[in-house]
Amino acid sequence: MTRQSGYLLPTEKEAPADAEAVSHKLMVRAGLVRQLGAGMWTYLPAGWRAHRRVERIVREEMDAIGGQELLMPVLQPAELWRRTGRYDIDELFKLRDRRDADLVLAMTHEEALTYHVAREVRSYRDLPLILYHFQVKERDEPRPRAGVLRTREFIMKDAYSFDRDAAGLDRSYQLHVEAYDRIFDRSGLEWYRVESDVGMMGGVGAHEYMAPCAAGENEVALSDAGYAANVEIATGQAQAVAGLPEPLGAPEPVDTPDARTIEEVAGLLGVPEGALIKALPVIRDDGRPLLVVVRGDHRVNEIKLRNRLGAPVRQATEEEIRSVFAAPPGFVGPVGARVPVLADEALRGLAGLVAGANEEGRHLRGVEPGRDFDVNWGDVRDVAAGDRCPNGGTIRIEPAIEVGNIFKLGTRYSEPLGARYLDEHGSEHAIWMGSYGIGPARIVAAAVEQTADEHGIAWPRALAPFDIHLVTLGKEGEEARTVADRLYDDLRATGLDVLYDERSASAGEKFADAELLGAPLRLTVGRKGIEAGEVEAQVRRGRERRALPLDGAADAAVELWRALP
RNA sequence: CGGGGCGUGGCGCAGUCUGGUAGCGCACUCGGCUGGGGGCCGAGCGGUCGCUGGUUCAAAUCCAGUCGCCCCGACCA
Repeated sequence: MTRQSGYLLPTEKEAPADAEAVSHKLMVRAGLVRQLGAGMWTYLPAGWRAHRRVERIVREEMDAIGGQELLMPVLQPAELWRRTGRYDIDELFKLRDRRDADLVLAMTHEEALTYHVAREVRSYRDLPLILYHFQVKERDEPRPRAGVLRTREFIMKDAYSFDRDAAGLDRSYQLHVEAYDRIFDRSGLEWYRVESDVGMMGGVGAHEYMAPCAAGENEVALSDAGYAANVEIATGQAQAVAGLPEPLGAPEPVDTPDARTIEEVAGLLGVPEGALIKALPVIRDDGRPLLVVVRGDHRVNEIKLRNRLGAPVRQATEEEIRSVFAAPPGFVGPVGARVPVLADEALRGLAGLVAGANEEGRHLRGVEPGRDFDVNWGDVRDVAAGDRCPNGGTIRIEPAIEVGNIFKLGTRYSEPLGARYLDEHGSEHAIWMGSYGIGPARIVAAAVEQTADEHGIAWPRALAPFDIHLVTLGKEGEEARTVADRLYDDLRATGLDVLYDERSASAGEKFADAELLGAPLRLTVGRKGIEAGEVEAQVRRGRERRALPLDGAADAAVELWRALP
């Protein structure tokens, strides 16, 4: 029974003043969610319906690859997290119970499940396994934002695979790739599976599923040649610099008083920014200094840099630049540098460049990497739109929201938690693991972002809180009401989820609310239609209307609904 | 963590500079009209002005502290 007069669906004409993202505004306005605090959101009945529709798709596809659903606690002993070295993560909520025991609120469940598997799995005969659950995650986010897109508490479907070896993990991983592809197809989202950084999850490979939308926090590099990667790790061949200065036989000093930034120096010397060498003084994990240089129009990519070096780095302080790098900030350059130089590949083969002279108010021109300074090479820059992708296509960059991720963990968690098994020869091995997450709330929000128009949400059929929004314009006792009542019963008998708007509101109000909430199909029963022997159907996407015969309206509506995206 | 902004009825806002009985629109309630695109008329309900303290005859307004929320950046296992 979903009669709107008694259903908690508090729609608003105006969005909260502090809402920025489209999904944030619309999900609040449509009465799907309400905020309880920073990064804390309540799902109202209609919003929860959409969430559960995602869950259902995910559950079906996880079960289809042999996943077994279970449930683990959010509240966990700190000890587990100490063992895997993750207790010190800032985002991990920590608390104490009345006996002063250290506890955490889980932000993910590798520790808990690996703990159990370590105890229950002893033999190669017990493997492989895919286990998953839908559970609340708690993360002490530095900055929750954009409604339900980045929250401190959210539900995640997290799955974990356990295999005998790397080959088994590859198989489990591939199963998840296929399941996830189906999940996002069925959800009706536009999505990309992109190569991603493994981060501190450790392990040997990772992909993210990205749904492009304006509110996205990530950037993905895409090309028509099928390339898709998070810009965090994307690689490409740089575009050539137009208007490079003539090469010189040797570097030549040039006065550049007060010109410290790339823009200032390029402007002063009348050369393109790409003719400059941008120098980033950094300090490695072990305290060793390093000068990273990229082309002036490029940006250093800290993740690629970290991966190239095998350890994180931080920017040097001004004081360190003066003392360790022996150069005034703003005029640091690789020629004559006292520290090792790591140069980005895009600088290879270039000549006639401009670099800091390590002297106040002075740069060098005619600089040539390799000739004028020793280098180690590495791909350590952000790709830029227009670069050539590894498949030969042209890269474009789009904002996107991460709706799922899959990681090959290897033995990152099984080793510290002692998850081992005996093989058929009686020798012991660590279990090979993978972990696979999906955020249903993000799928919901991404669908809103991707489908919304100026009237509201236009759900993909698979995620809509209601399949059909039936609107009657008749009051109690009028024919338009009794006919609509009958149609409501007929529609429900087909098994579809129908929201029946029998409120005593004006037609305009009901239509506006229906388009805001965004069910794929709206049916309107009014006096005019009845006189013509018709029910009006409006397809939400495109808002096109057509007449259905009053007789057999339910069947006609279902048929129409089935053809919708 | 750095920068910026905001807390006044359910929502959106004015009032704060220059202290003097708290207002507007929407929503809500009641009555009437209207009845295919957020309609009209009338009458109402609803606010410790985030909180605490201070200054003052008097504080939404000035001062101090504190809590909360948003945006940009950093971060995001």
